[in-house]
Amino acid sequence: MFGKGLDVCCGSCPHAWPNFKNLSSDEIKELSKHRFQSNFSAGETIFKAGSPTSSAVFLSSGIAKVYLEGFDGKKIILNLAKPGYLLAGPGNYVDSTHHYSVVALTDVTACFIDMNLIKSYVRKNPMFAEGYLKDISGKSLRIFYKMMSLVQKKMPGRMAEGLLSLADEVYGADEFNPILSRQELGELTGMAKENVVRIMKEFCNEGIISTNGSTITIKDKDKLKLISANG
Amino acid sequence: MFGKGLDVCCGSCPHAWPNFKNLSSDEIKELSKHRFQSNFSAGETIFKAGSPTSSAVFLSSGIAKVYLEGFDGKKIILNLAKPGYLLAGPGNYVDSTHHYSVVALTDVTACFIDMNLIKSYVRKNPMFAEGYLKDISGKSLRIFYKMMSLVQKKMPGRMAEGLLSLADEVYGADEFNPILSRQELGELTGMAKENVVRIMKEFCNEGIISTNGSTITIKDKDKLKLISANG
DNA sequence: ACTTTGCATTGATATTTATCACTATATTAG
DNA sequence: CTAATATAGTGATAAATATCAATGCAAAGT
Repeated sequence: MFGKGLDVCCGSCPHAWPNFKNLSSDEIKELSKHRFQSNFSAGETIFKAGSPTSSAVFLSSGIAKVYLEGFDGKKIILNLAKPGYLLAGPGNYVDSTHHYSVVALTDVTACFIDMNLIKSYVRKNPMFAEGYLKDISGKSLRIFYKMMSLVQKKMPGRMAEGLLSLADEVYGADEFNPILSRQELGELTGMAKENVVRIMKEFCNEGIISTNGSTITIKDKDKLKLISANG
Repeated sequence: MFGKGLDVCCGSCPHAWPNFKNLSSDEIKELSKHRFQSNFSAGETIFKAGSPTSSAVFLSSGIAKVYLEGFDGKKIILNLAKPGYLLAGPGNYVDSTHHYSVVALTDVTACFIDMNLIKSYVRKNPMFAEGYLKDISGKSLRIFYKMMSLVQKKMPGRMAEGLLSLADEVYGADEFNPILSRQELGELTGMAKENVVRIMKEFCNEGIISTNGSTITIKDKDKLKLISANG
């Protein structure tokens, strides 16, 4: 299913961007009219770094990975996006291009909203502008801490932190299927895939986690937190 | 010299934050009235991560280093701030605390402007809000690229990039005194101070740069760019 | 002048991490 | 079912980087 509008109102969408609460009902109606919707299969690209930020994108279902394209094709996964997460990035107010790429990890339904409309609300509606500022500020802060972690922690610390963030922030459970391959877990934690395997095995041997097929279970969260904190 | 106001108007300050151009003359007057000014000697802390973002800070003269406080007291220098650079950070719209620290590298004169005033203009003046969004977006993007560089490039690439950014973005000249110690150059480029020394020596031997006392001269910028680009 | 202190520099060494080569195990396409 | 392809896993090795232990050097204080 894809196409325009589908007579659904963004104001009643349970997965809407929280900042849409700051829009008037007229603005919401206008927004809903200009909404496009499209489906992506797991593995498909939703948008690529370098493409124009013509639309703000939100997932209404599914999970996607948000990553920077580095040198030699190496990637850094910044975040896993769930419904409610604004996919547009800081390039929107700098050079109107995306600076990260987004790829569906599961099957995904995505809403596309004309960026000019968003920008016009920023100009007309100060609370909406403030909400946008809060959104981008929060994401900036996350990047600060991600950078500190990647630069200063050693591999076991980064791996522990990655597993904790998957459990607490993404899946909300201590037993989860990360969907990410070992390669992608490496892109999330800044290490080669072989080292992901080795460190996870070590964590298993020490009884900190266990794995069953593709499912990871955190057995000793306190220890994992300790490893994450000690770098 | 320190204290309130001093009858100087932020509207005519050549070092004012560019976004102040979006304020009305009344707003500028009000801003100027609520301005505090204070001097810092080289090495003095202007504010620390964790402190409340009660004021937006701008330098009217001098240079300061902006850095993250990492683990084990290790630091990451994000930027060198010159006049015109908003020192407030993304914490302002998240938890009202600073997430980076700022220390004067030279003697500095700093202006403190009540953050509630800034926030009130964001709510009242959409163009000012948009300017704020642009500011924080640009800084976010810089962090993206800084992170990629620190995570994916090897030491010579990071060192080359650091020297180029000092020359082009901070000092605007190929011969400059970085003011930063070797330790601090390491915090800027993500390496131990000993490795800063070794790589700079290597660059000297290859005729890419030369050093005279604390002055660094870039001799072969193209080669430096190549090293930076190749990681 | 003489100590003290901090930074710069150097070489040796240890640690961390990536890479390579390969096997095993799935998973998918025909 | 079987070949083909992708991912997971393993061990050995090489490369990158940090750490340690000295030494020199220069500014600042007494």
